[in-house]
Amino acid sequence: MLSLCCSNCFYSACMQGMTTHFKANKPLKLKKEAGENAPALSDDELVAMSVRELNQHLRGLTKDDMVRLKQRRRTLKNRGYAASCRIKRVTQKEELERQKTELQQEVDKLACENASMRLELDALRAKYEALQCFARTVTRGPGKVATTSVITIVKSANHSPSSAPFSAHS
Amino acid sequence: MLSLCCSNCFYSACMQGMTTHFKANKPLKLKKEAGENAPALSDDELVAMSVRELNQHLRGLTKDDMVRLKQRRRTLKNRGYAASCRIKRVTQKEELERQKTELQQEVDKLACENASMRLELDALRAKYEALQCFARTVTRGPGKVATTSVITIVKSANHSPSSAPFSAHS
DNA sequence: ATGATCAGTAAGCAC
DNA sequence: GTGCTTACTGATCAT
Repeated sequence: MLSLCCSNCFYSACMQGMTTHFKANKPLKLKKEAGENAPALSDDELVAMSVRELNQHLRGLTKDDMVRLKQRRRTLKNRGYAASCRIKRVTQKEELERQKTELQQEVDKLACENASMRLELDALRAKYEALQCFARTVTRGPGKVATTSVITIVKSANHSPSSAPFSAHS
Repeated sequence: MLSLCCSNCFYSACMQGMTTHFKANKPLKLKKEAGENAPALSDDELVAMSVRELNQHLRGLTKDDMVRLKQRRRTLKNRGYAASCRIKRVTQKEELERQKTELQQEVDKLACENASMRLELDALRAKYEALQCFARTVTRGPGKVATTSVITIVKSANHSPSSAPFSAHS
């Protein structure tokens, strides 16, 4: 896995274990005039350099070498851009998968809620109909039905333990 | 956009508009001995060729040229693999987004169902309580409440047009 | 040998 | 000029 040390430095991460490639990290001999003190800029230095700093390092160089150095800088920058582009791609994919999981959980939660509410609704409907039935009986012929038998009817339609269909007068 | 003509041929799609690159599509002179009829295999031909066919084309060639031709074939193959790898990446991302959209729609649908069921449940609870209240009144003192007033009470708790709270005896 | 994937490269686009 | 993205390449791994 790659890990960025800071926003200006994707490169170091990519450069770790860079033993296979050919051009990179070679000091590029012949870059300076003979006898001059050439610190032989490292990739990290070159890529982190501001344009102004770069120009200072460009002073005593051949036109040709100037072009070469600038191109090396561009290449190093590109290497970093490519790395961050890949990281971004992976991050976005992970984000999509995260959101998918989140949505799936919400679906499950809602479906569960839904099912329990449907049960509750059905139970209540049954209770209601039983009560309705009782009410009709009572209003049609008051006193004809004993209280005990009413309770029996209602209880047969009530499967939930909570809240008795309607309390018999105490 | 890329479109594959068949599973064995990703390449033609990638090769369209290949004007920028350097090595590809060059006939590679010096491949055959002087004077021999060299059809100068195109990339498409070379890459689509079976190993047996390839060996036939390898007959009169230098060891060096054999290696070169095989390497060119390998490179062309790799180009195709890279292309299909990119296509796969895009396809998977689109698939993820599709599934996300699908889940979001399901969430919306369930949430909607949920809300309407909650309303229905509340309405039914109100109706039930009203009826319960009436039933208590009736059972406590039969004949004391007129039928007309009962209907009024119940209707005030019923806001849904479907199914009257309970039908007055016809 | 074949296919897939990764990191690096240059081209090309956008700002 | 800077940054991002894409197609291509060789290296590397798995089959």
